[in-house]
Amino acid sequence: MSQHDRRLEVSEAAWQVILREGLDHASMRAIAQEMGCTTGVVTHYFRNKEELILFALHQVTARLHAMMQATTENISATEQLVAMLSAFLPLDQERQAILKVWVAFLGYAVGRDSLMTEHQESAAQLRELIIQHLQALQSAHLIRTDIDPEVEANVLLTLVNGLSLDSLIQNTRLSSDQQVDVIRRYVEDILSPDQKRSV
Amino acid sequence: MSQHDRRLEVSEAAWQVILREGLDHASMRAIAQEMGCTTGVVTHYFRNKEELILFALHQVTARLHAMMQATTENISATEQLVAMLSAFLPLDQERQAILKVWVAFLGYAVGRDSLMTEHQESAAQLRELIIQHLQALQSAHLIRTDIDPEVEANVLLTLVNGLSLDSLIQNTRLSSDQQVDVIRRYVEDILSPDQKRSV
DNA sequence: CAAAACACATAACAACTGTTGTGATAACCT
DNA sequence: AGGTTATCACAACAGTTGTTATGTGTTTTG
Repeated sequence: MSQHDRRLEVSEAAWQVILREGLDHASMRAIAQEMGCTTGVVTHYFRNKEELILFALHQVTARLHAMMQATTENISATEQLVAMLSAFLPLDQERQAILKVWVAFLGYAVGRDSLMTEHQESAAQLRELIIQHLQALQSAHLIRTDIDPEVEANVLLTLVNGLSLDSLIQNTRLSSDQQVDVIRRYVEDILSPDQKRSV
Repeated sequence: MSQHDRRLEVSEAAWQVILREGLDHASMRAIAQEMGCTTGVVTHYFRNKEELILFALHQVTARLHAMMQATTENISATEQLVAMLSAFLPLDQERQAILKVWVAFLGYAVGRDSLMTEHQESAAQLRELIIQHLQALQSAHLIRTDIDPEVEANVLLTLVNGLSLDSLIQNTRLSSDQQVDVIRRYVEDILSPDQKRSV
């Protein structure tokens, strides 16, 4: 097993502890115990805790990234966009875990400017993916050409952010289908008229 | 000074530490030092740290509550709703502080079911305020009568949640006016046609 | 096959945590 | 005025934290 894979295992263990007991209980010892090892493993693969935290945080971005780019074959432009944006919605257990860990790290970043900057850069990176996809769809005349991809990407991200947060802090949650429907409805608005009729 | 006021002072100090150094650095000693006192004060007014944390969290709800019910005299139904919802947007320094502390607590609640329940109950409480206001406006025929206040309250909350989060994690923030405009535009959609023309 | 690098376990460290108890001073009440 | 309570300061506690050093097998390498 490569060194990078082992770091992933440590990061994964950290995630589990965070999900089960909270970020502040994710100590070196707790993480090691989660792996069935001692702290020697953790300290061997990470210089210090800050590096571990940063790595675990980057895994959030990485998994969102992977989730967004999961092969979406032979579906309409609408559904491509919906699928991309659905990466952020807590539709299954994996995405719920990502969301919770992300929220934990975001709360942890309050009062820590450098960590908050990491969040911002991560968000900007994922946002760029959506913008590029929108531009591609626009070039292919699959969506309306009179919209600003950057503006629409912001609106769409605001939507998924709001929906995700609601799933955490609202008792009366929207079902998975309802969440996707909200996104789909908005996405259909920015489709080109031709494409819209064919869907 | 009453006992409750003194507890508010401790809570306020806790907020300051959280904003400056993060929630996990908000120890008893740090909070006491922020007040210019020793831990004797903190332990005197709070049984333990859990009670202090819970109190400080409830202050978030209380201040949002107060912000929402701030007297909005002689303005249209649209602006009343916009004003209420603007309580959640980080439009000024106070609301930015509330948002940050809230996010810190939300992240802290990950892995702590009881605390997460507190968040949910708090959110439900504030949501009820909006629903009631929507119903009142509906009874007065100031907004469309063919909408479901509960559904619209959810959508509006999703919107403000998304906008608030974006202000934290996006480099390219929307200006205060832009944020309010987003809300206003949606609120105008649910106005009664008569009211809409007069605005 | 020897030497070096790796992958851990273990233990010790100083710093920090929440909590508790004691005591001193001030306010308040009868 | 005298007793009681409220309001803190201070110190000590046991537990936990990240970090570091050391030791010990196990690979890998030359």
